[in-house]
Amino acid sequence: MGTMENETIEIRKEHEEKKDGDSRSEHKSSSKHKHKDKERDRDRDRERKDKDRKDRDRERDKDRGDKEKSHSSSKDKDRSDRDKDRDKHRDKSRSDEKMTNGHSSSKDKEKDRERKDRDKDREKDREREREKGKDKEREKDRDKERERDRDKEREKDRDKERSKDKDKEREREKDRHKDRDRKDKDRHSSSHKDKHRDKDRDKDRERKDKEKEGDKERREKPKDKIKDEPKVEETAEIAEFPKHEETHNVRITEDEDTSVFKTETEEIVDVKQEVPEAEVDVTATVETVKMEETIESDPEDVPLSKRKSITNGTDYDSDVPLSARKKIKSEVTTTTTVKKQKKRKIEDDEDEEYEEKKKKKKATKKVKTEETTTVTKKKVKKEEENVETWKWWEEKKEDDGVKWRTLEHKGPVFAPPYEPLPKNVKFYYNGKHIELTQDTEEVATFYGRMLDHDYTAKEQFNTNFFKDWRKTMTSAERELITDLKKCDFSEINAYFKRRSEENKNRTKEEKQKTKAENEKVIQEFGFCTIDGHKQRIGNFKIEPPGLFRGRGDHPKMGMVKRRVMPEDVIINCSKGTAPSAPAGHKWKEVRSDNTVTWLASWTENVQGQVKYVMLNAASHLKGERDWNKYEMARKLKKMVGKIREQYQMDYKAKEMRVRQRAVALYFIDKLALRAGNEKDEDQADTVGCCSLRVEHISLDETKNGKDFVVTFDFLGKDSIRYYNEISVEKRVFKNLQIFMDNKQPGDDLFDRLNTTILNKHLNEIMEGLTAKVFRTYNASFTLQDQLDKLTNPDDSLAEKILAYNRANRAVAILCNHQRAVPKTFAKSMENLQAKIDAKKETLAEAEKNLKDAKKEVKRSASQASKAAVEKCQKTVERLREQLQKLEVQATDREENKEIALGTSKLNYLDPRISVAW
DNA sequence: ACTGATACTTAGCAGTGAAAAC
DNA sequence: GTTTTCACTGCTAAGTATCAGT
Repeated sequence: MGTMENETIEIRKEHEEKKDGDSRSEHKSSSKHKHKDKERDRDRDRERKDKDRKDRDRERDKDRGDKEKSHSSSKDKDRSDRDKDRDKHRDKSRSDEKMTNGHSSSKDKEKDRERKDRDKDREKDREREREKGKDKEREKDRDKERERDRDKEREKDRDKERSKDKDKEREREKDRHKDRDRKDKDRHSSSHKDKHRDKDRDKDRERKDKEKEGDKERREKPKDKIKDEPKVEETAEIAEFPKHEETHNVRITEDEDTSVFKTETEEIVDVKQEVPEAEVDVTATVETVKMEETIESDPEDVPLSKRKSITNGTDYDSDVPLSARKKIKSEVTTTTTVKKQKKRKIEDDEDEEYEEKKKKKKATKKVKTEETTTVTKKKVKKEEENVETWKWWEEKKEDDGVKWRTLEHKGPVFAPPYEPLPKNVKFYYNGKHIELTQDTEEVATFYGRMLDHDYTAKEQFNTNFFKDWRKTMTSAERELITDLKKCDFSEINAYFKRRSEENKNRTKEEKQKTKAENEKVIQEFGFCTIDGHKQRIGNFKIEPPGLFRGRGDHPKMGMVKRRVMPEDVIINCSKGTAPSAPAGHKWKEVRSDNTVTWLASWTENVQGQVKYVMLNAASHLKGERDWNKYEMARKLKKMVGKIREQYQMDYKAKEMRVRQRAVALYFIDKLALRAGNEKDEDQADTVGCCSLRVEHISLDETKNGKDFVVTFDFLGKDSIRYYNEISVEKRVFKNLQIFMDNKQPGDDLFDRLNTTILNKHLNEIMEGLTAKVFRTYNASFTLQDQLDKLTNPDDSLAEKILAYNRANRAVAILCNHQRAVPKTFAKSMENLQAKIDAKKETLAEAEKNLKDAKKEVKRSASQASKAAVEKCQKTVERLREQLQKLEVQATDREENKEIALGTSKLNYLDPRISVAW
């Protein structure tokens, strides 16, 4: 009875909370978008927000009886609290260095020194890598073998291409060198690292520039070589799967003072990409494509110029009639279809080629393992081919949002049922052994196995967990267990550790066995049949129950994520093909909606979000979308010059919202910021461009020798900190001052802008353009740019790998892809340092020996003593080298510790770029 | 214009297996 | 053979974008 009552109360409470939340967001948005009485509105809104926040805080405090950070507050005190909290959190969960990066100087000096050393070391590094030439040769041989077949076919195209390429290349080269310094500076400074790092970069740059001087000369000569080796491949590869290569042909030249972007588009390169591998006549393709492009861009050109004039006027967003836009749309789609059809032909071999490419990418990375991977890959490939090669690009594409015609699958796999703990694993409360009911125990194990995790040290996590845990308890248990601190999960924790240990120590056969079992499950449930073709499903396993691990300061972290039952799951498939639900259960719903790509969905209980079972990234649906993404980036490349011009004009627009939009667009374009949708209050407080608040930026007329510096400091997606000091155009700076005028730190910087408005605007400039395209575009551009800059055709393979990784890193820095410092980092660093120290010692000893030996020579000048000197000399040299190597390793690791390369590799870097390069 | 719902992409973390180092 | 390192992958949270209903 008690429980019933509790529950009703609970529900009512929730209801009220929800209502509360609704009204809150109403306020928020009303203040955001109605600007007639903006001042008053804002004040009122602020008051309300404050009040809401305070209320909530009070509630929370009561609940928790403890300090808690306030969410987004406009009061300085609150803010500083939050900052403190944030710092605290970060110190724990992320690198200490990161924060100190920006603020502590001693550490930085140290780093400075390290980096200087590193610069020197890099040269050495290269030398060393050259020694690995053997590997390179082996690699070459293999590549040759692979290439030989294709080469014959390409040879024809190549010749034609080459002459064209040369001209282009020459032009490009000129521009490149002209702009490189400026660009370099800009790109680097936009890479959101602190000023100290920038200084280092300057040095680095100086060094690089010097190198480049040399490079230029070298490069000019072996141009033919470029064409002959990597370029050939580039053209060929790119031809059949054109995505990015072109991006690097947009030369963004940025005038340092005014930060004016300019583009010099080189259409021909696009054309080149369209060129299919063999058969098709090159020139013919060139012609057609060019025509297509003019057709394609024409309709966009007209409204753009019109728009430009409108821009300076007033009502602009609504000025372009929907019907007019639709017309454009249809025209564009027709042209693109033509284009696509052409491409489809080209991509005929895409599957194969793609595989090949992947292989190659690996090959460059891992020379030694290449052989094995190739073998396995080939196997995989063969299997796949046996299964099917779906030439989806040859099929007619439905335009009306239909994603499939038939869809069959076996339904998702549910998490295995809970295995109760063995009797000897006990839970203690207040020192006493308590036998928990199964459900309670299950939730206890969720927590118990996380005992070593940072999460369990967080107040929010613990309160949320405990609250939810108590909900699953029986009333008796609830009465007894009232304090989490008195709970002892240590045996549970030890049990799971033991289990994973045992798991690791299994014999090979056992591991093989489980692997085979897993494989079986994948074979059965991991595939679906879509339009008659078998395709891999991405996440066919439904998320198991556990504790919600929100990132950053997520208010819901620690809540219990319920076990999903078939009754929660909606199945989407062709009519009459629904898989049967697990025995004794039934689906929540079976539907047949072919306008969506998901196979099953359920609503998760913590955030109320819908989760989907979708296809694997390699499936055609995903592949096509991915391809479209890069296509959009390519399209943007053509438009970006105009867009830049336009938003630069808009800096001085009369209307505030136009100005805000222009500045926001500038940030998105230049810094690759995310769009910044609005968020609910029950999520971690993070922002993107449009949701930036006044507190997230600071302005300095001059800072570190740069004028008009904007300093960004905010938490972005996944609560990753974004810190960047960047010099902007004067107009942008002045505008920002205006935007910030009369606002509280907690107020929106762009109070008349949101992502919808921005995207609507972008979509008018170019069909399908959204804020995130800029990120893709920027990342691709940077990769190409960096590769161009860093690579030298004469480089050894190892050097090239280094260059590639550096380019990759540049992209990761641009996109602010960070990671927590690996847990083992400190330890492995320590090990390395110990090694370095040991090496130093032996070196010192060897040097001493050398001295002694020299003395000996002076004294006796005997043959033997001379030989001894030589020997000592050699040891010293060798040791020095070794030491240097270790030190380089250390600095490199240090530099890389908080940059996540994987994400950019996965989502922004096209395999073709790597291959082409 | 606002809102909530929906669908899909992007992201970091953790676990794992294999290679490298010892 | 053992330990350490590293890259890969699966998982799932957290974004972006759009749409329909009001």
